[in-house]
Amino acid sequence: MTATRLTAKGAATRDRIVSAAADLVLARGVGGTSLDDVRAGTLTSKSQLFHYFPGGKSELVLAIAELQMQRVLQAQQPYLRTLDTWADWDGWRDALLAHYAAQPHWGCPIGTLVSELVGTDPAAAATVVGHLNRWRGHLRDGLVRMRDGGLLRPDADPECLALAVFASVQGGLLLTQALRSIEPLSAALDAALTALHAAAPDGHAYATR
Amino acid sequence: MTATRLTAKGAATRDRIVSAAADLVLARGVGGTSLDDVRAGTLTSKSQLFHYFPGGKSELVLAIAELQMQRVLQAQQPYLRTLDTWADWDGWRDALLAHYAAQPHWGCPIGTLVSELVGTDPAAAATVVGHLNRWRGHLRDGLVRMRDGGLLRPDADPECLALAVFASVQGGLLLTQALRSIEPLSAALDAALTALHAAAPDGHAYATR
DNA sequence: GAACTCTTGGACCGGATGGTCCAATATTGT
DNA sequence: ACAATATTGGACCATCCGGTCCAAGAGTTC
Repeated sequence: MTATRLTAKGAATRDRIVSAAADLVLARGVGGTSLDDVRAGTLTSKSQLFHYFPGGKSELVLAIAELQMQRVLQAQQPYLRTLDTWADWDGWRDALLAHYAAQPHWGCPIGTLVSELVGTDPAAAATVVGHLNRWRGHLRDGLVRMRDGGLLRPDADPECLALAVFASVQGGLLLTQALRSIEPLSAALDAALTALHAAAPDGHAYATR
Repeated sequence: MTATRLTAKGAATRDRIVSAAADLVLARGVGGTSLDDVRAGTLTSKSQLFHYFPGGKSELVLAIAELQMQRVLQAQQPYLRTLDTWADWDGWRDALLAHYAAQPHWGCPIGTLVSELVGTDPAAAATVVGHLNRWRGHLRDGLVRMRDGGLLRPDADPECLALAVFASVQGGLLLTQALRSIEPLSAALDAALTALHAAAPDGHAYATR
């Protein structure tokens, strides 16, 4: 990892590299982005890349993953923190949709990353999977609170439901990337929320948007 | 495309290449699989690769996509053909789950392919997206038949529901690849079917598995 | 069996890529 | 001011990779 201490200038350069590299990787994937591309896109030199990321491309990719994770978690606030009312889930849905609609390129920076890394850099992939689990954990925690609060039936399985909702998010984003439209994510989230509502106690009404 | 006519021996060699290359790409991705890997994995020579795939790697990748598409569509039969009863959907779910559980590696050969190609080979990506749309079209057609048969409410939107179900499939497979477990796909499919049932006319009962 | 086509082997090439290294310059701390 | 450390530029390298080419072998057709 980065062993040497960073001055303010150094930290700024590092941030510039990560941010630009994140955009490149989002647009063209890890394999499609060379370190020379990053160098050209940040007006830096080869030595700087390896100065701030001694581990080379792998370490840079991990830094990108961390940045993207931070961004997407941030975009889901304040809803993600609680997610213990139906209104929270609706707000969460809208926030997520708005975030990805505003993104310069389609697709999920984390999902595509992990899908590519699994086959080429298992060690890095494992770290990124950890991030995915952290994200998914927030959804599960919210569902646990919903169940404890009586908004879900006692026999509802938060772990399983969170997995399903998260799959809808990732799948929606994959299709969003493939079809170059936000529609798939929107449809996927609606269906996921519908499925959640189906786990509410009897008598609970839900109008699909 | 392949211009010269193929003898039986030639066709066999071509098939062997595509089949082995499909496994390699599934395991390590397009970027992680070199033509030399394919050559070594099929006991062929460089010239054969370019003899049967004059378009080079792109053309080989397209052939792989076609093969994988054929396989996955086949695995969903006979349910995919109709999908006009709830029993069909249950059967479809089980068939899909069984297919991917039996696969030598986790993940969707088509989904990961398209997510990787979008950034590096847009032309090939477009073709593969066409395959995805064909698959999704079958789901939509089934939902249209369900609606026409009164098993879905008249105001249900088959296009939108198909998108959501398909997103669950792809997202489930992405997580299946990341977490190296079939659970995510199972949970995603269950939730997707639950959401479908929510579009059934009033009075319709559905017991979540 | 001869002419033709399909198939196969493998050497070779040019360019891209990840990574190393060293020297020069700026910054920091005392 | 001066030493130590952080930052920067860029030449250089070994390797990998997609792709080309030619010549020899196998199979088909008449």
